[in-house]
Amino acid sequence: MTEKERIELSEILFPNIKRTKEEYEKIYPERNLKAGAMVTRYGPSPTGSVHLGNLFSAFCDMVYARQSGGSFFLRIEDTDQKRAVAGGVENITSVLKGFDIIPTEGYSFKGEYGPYKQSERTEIYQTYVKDLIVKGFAYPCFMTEEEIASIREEQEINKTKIGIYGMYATDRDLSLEEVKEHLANKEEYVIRLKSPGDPNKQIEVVDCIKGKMKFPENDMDIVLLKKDGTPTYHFAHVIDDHLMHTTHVIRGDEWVSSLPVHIQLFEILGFNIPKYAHIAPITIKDSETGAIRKLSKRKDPWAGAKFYEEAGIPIKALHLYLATIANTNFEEWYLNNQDKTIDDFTFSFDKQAIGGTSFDEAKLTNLCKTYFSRKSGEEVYEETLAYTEKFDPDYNKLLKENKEDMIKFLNIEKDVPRPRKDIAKYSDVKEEFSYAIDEMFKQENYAKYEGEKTYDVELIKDYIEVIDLSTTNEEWFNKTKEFAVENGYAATPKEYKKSPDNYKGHVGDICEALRVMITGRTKSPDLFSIMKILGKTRINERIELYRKYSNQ
RNA sequence: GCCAUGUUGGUGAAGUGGUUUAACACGCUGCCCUCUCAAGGCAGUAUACACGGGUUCGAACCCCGUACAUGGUACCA
Repeated sequence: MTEKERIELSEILFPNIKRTKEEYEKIYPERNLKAGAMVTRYGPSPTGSVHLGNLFSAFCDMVYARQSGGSFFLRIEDTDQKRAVAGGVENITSVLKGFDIIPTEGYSFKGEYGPYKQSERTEIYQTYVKDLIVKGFAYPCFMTEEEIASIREEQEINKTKIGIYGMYATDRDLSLEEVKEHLANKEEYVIRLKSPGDPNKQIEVVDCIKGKMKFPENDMDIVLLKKDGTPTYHFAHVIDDHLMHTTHVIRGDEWVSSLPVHIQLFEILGFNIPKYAHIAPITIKDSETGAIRKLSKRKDPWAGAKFYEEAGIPIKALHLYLATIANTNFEEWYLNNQDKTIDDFTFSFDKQAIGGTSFDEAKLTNLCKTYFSRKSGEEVYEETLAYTEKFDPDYNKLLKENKEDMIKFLNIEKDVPRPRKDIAKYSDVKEEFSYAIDEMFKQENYAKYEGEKTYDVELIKDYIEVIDLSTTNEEWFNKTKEFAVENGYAATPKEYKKSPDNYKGHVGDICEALRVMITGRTKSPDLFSIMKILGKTRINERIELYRKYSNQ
């Protein structure tokens, strides 16, 4: 076809496209950002379900844009109506907000480079395709599904590359008259790329994360516009990321094999090629088969975004985990910088894992504990309050009624370099501090006590008589030792071990008895701190409770 | 089939030619501290660089091959 014929063809195919690509270039001008600022984007399809992997990807988009003073936008990639789920888009934005991964612009946010929904950009894509037809880089293809299937079969038998390219792309050299005939027959068609690539040549791509990669040049006449006139992912990606001036395309590495196509498209269109950063998927070792596979929502509860909120895993702790898999040096940094938060850390692509990252539940739990241990009692209280508001209203009510006490309990042993790590999620608070609220304690009683010993109520009553709750921990413990000795107990476990026959037990036994009576359990944070908070009246009430429980 | 990428101890991983007799973290074990637990300190644990060639004075690091894994190979993203 001559250029003149191609122009005619473009008008026949796209009579309604009046704008030129130059006009669009003006509508989407260069961003006015400082040097080094990264523009990233998260482009979910509107199925609505959000996977940990999606969250991870969006998290990366956010931190890189934020730390460089750039922009991170949300673009809905809904070019395939079959994938649309009612309410899906709303769910995506609400999950993102819930996880505190907030785009700076994009769909349902502000922004100058919209529309940020691909289904609303059809005209733009068609404008560029029209231009490509004029230039001879695109053509209408009338092949039927059956024809393509039989080519595939043939290719499988010949063990060659599968697809529409070279000699298999029979419609790429149709004359204008032939095209008109097809059109006159009302045949359906797609617009394909007329690939100029030579598969015997190699291209080298430098990925920000994976480094150098070599591929054969693309020679596939991939589909640009589907028969309904909407673009394929490949084409939409190239047009949108050019117009929206994305500097860094951060996406899952299922896209690396499409890289030759995307690079080629950018070149044909005369666009600057953005930098690519392909992140490895989050995998897991299957507990049954031992095989490494992608996280699956069906098998792995933590694969779905909803899980974290319901389980009471703090968003910020999840961020910590995402950061440790994003940059391999983050974990050590965080451990060595007690007073710093994620915002103080500088992420870099070359510290990002190349291979698949495995999900490590134990590590997540540990990170959560570390997170909680660095929070003050007040903070833990407020956050737990917010969590229970939604997921445990009964407990929420109790927390509100016992605010002062709760905070005191949550602050026990906080004033040390490395505080206790006994809470991993909000729902643990209820369990770990079951003794903190009188109402709960009276109800549960000693249900949680698993030992078989029965402790001497009278002994402990006498003990409480002599204890002064206004003293220091040290004085208290000395007094406890004194009391132990007076009553035939050894002052230290060591002494007791030396000659167990000389004693009824040791100080620890007295503490244990008291601990069980006032907390209902054999393990707890610092006993004296608990006693101080409870005060003698409540301690005595609980001892009486125990008396009933143990039939004394 | 074809194309691409990956493979370091129980787990997550550092490390891109020479103080690597291979970090660190999690886990686990023991001891210490100690009223219990947590935390902390100390010690230990695992015979860890997929396999086979090559380049080099020297390779976990570079090259080739094999195996395995993952992804792509759609008018899905």
